[in-house]
Amino acid sequence: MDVDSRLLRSFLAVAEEGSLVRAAERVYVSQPALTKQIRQLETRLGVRLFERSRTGMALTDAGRELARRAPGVLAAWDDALRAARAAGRRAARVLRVGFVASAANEATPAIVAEFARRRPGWRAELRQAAWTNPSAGLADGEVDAALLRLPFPGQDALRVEVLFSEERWVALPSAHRLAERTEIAFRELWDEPFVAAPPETGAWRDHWLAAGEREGRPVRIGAVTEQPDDWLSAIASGYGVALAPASAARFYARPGVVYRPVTGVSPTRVAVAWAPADDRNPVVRDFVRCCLDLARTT
Amino acid sequence: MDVDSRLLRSFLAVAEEGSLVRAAERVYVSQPALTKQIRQLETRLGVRLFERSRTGMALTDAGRELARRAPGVLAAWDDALRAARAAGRRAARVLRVGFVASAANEATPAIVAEFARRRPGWRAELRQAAWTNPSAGLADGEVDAALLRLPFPGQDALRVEVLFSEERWVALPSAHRLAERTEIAFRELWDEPFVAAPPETGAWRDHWLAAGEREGRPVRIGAVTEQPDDWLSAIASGYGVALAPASAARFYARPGVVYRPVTGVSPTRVAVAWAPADDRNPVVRDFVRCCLDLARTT
DNA sequence: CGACGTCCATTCCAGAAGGTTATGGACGCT
DNA sequence: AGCGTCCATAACCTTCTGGAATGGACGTCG
Repeated sequence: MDVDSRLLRSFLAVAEEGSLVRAAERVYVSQPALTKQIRQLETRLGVRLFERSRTGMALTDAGRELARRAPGVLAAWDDALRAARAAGRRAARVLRVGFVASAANEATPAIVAEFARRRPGWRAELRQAAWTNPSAGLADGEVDAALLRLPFPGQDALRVEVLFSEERWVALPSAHRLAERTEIAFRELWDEPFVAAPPETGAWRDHWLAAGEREGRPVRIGAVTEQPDDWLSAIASGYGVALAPASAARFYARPGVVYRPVTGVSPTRVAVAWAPADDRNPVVRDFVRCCLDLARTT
Repeated sequence: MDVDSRLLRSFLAVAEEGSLVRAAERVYVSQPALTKQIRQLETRLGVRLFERSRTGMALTDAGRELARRAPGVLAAWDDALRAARAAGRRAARVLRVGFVASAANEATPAIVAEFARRRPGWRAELRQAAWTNPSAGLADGEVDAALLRLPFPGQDALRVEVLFSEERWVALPSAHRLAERTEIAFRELWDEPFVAAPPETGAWRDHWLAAGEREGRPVRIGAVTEQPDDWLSAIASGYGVALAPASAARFYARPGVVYRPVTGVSPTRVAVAWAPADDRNPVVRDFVRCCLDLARTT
């Protein structure tokens, strides 16, 4: 009996949400698509998995049984795929490193160079991740290590070593009333609309909105963007302002956007992260060591 | 990362056979389809799983890793689906019983009636299985119990209780030279072409060809059939003869086919079988008990 | 009590995916 | 040199799958 793992994931989402509509947006498909998927699963199993009602979808006995076992199956599944991928990279002598835009900035090339020196024959492959994937692919085994900014969702399940701290500045439209100032107090930005990351990035989004440093003032969202380019455009177009690491002034310069130092907001930390399964992996350890060594010297 | 379990099964087939062409016929698809499936799996994983050569497909390190884990994953998968199905049947108070054509014959209705008496509110649902599925669906959890003839492939992984024995007769075209005889020695049939079950039914096929009781004489195959209807037609059309349980004379009577007793060949045994996982399942136990009780009284 | 909101189901359509047959190229075997 | 065995590719067709719009049932709220 062949079943796509997608069906199982959809099933789990519906089981947990108790509703097609909510599950649909959680797994990013339309509600009719989910209706079809669930029905297909039921047809293949020859068993009704949910009781439908206008109040939602309730698991039947059979559904409960499946819901109990499905997570383990999916985990075993992902593990097997992850292991295969890792074996492939080991054979090809490739270390895959994920990073969210603006993570290590100028340090990155140096780290890669140092790694190449320490592990001749190996190659570090860099993969930029979208903001919606704040672990940069570590969580799903897409990469072996990642350079990213703390905090990020899923952080607790990973190993993390902080490399350095960096001040947070603010990116403003150049026509902004504060654009001429050489320094800005964060308090002055409380009521500004902000350009934010998508909501599913959780703590990471809040960090860049400095949600915890507003003394309770609510955040005004002016725009939501998923990538550096959109982010810059949104700011340049005046949809809002945004906090950014100081180095963004160099790496994300663009006409219409100016960066200014901000006081009264904590710095941001850049870290290297890896999966606990790789604690003993000498290549990953070497890479982490490169990061730490270079962070110390800069 | 979503992957259809079919991809994993195909992958395993190729890994075990070491060849696309052979694996293709094992999983009943064309060779190009398999080529595509394997490539798709490799693309999704971002890892090469096989080294291709004109001599076949050899696993890479990554492929070996996946091949090592895949069987467990698939087993967990099937288990979960099986459990869900079973829960559904429990809730609906349905016991699903598989049987291969001609298994229990006249005993079947009595068994079902007796089960209905002993388990009021429950219903036994009968499903006839093709000869190519000699465990009648037990092996893949399609049914909770099965009535079948020993021996059958996969028998060792299941619980089996013999119900009764029955003589094997021979089914002949009515125009056959031996059709007028009242009794036939098996030896006289050694050189006859036989109508056989498909090769993948293994021991079951051999049993009905009495391959072990020919003192080494090879079997001549006159036709291969998958269902009782085809089987009767093949015999009536003179493609060959075939051994059959004595009761087939009553249950599969057809113009052009005659049944005659055969000496010198062992009897066939009918059994009830169930999965070890159901050893403690009271409904399955009751059903087995019904079978045994009725077998004893007849 | 009627308008509205919330569910899930259905319909229709377009695009993607997957299969089959036929064919090609490489290479060993006879 | 011709043939058989493999895997890869091409062309074609069918099926599957997802999205948008819509419908029906039933609460809720003004």
